Amino acid sequence: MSGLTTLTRRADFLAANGAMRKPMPGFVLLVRKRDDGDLAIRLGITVTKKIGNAVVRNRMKRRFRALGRELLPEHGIAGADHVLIGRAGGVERDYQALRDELGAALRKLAR
RNA sequence: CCAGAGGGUCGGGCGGCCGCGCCCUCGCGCAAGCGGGGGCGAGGAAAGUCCGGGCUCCACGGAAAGCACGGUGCCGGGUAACGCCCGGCGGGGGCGACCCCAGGGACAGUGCCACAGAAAACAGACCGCCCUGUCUCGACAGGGUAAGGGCGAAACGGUGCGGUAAGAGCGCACCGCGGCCUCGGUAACGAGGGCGGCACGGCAAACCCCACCGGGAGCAAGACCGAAUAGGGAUCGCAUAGGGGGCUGCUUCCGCCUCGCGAUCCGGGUUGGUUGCUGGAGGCCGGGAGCGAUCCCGGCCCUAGAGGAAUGGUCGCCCAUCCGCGCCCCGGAUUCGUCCGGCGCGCGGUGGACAGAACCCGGCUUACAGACCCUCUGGCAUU
RNA sequence: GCGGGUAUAGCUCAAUGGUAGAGCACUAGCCUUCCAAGCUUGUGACGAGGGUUCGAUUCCCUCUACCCGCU
Repeated sequence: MSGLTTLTRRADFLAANGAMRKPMPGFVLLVRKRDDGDLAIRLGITVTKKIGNAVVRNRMKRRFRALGRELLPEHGIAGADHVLIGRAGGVERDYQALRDELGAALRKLAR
């Protein structure tokens, strides 16, 4: 993933859970500034079994990755971890609406 | 044309823009890397994990024994194997095409058959029927009988005729049942003949018996490389060698290996890379054997290999589908105004089912919008 | 991914193939000035679908949901 690295470790997700949080209709966005001097933007995705079966979960993760590739390099916060948590209804939601919501959430948390 | 049965195939297509994984390759560069080009990239069930295998490790001392445990169960064939498939047989259902069946053994033994009923498996007799006797003349006693009633899921062969005091396989015919013989078939089994006068209720998806099969674990198996740790401490209980533990279902003795054992608590380290990893009981086409499952021969092809997990995101057009409106035609009803059903055309809208590989195969089961093809059955109409 | 297990009343658990039971909870009544406790009633369940059987919560098969173990 160009310019983006993926979050895999459980500890990173737990740390992000204690940082800034912005719920939106299709997802919940968590942002944690690492403050370790590294300016890389990292992305993590969480979609639980409550959301649906494997097809639904994989589809949601793909759309979140597409969102991240499109918006984070420009509007993301440098040196921070971004975690997207899927919510019920996020799969049926219009992609354009998801993109607007992610942009709005990033602007709010950047301040 | 209507209704139905069996089998098979597919399971959206094309194109923009932006992207992902693996492999090959080109250019620049000492290298790390950067940029470009090309190829391939989910399913019929990838699912459930219900069976069978390949593969890997462990075990493979007397003992691949014995005992358990689990599974399968008409016959023949297919297969690497199977609980799968094919072809038969028997039973049941359907007018039929066709569908369904865990379908060995109940004189090896044990057990169960509630309620009802007189009686539930070995004989017996509640209401009855018949004969004899007694008397207070419609009851009692003795005997015979099991046809009828009643109960039940099931009642000791069934129906009819004869027979009898009433009855009874008591006798006869047919059916059922059990031996025997002959014939057909590899067999399950079937057909025919003759005998027996009925003896043998049901449940083994109850225990069980018989036959056959099964060593255990599973790619988080296993192999290699690298890093780190150096087999720690405390408390309590038991034991201190004629003892304890282990040797992969269990048992007994012998044998072998090993040594203090067990519980609780504290502290520390590792959670990396490569491989296994996709060429296989493989796919497609053609020919042959066979009723078929399947097998044989020849040619061509290589067709996902990810690793918190790629194969996508978002638009446009088209084709199925469904809905609404309008037009034409056909059939039916009509209170002649119209209404209902169907085919076709046009416009507008809707817009893809079940579902995502995780070592790999063969099956089974379950989920699934819709489309297409082949064969067959019954009915109606016409020639 | 692989391997096991469970499902019975609102909750925790029982029950040889023959009417599904106990405790807590809930409802109503009695008792009490009232509440609690106590006593007497009542409501309420075999996860779903097939099969074997005269008859299934139980036996067999297939689904569904949940739980546990293995890196």
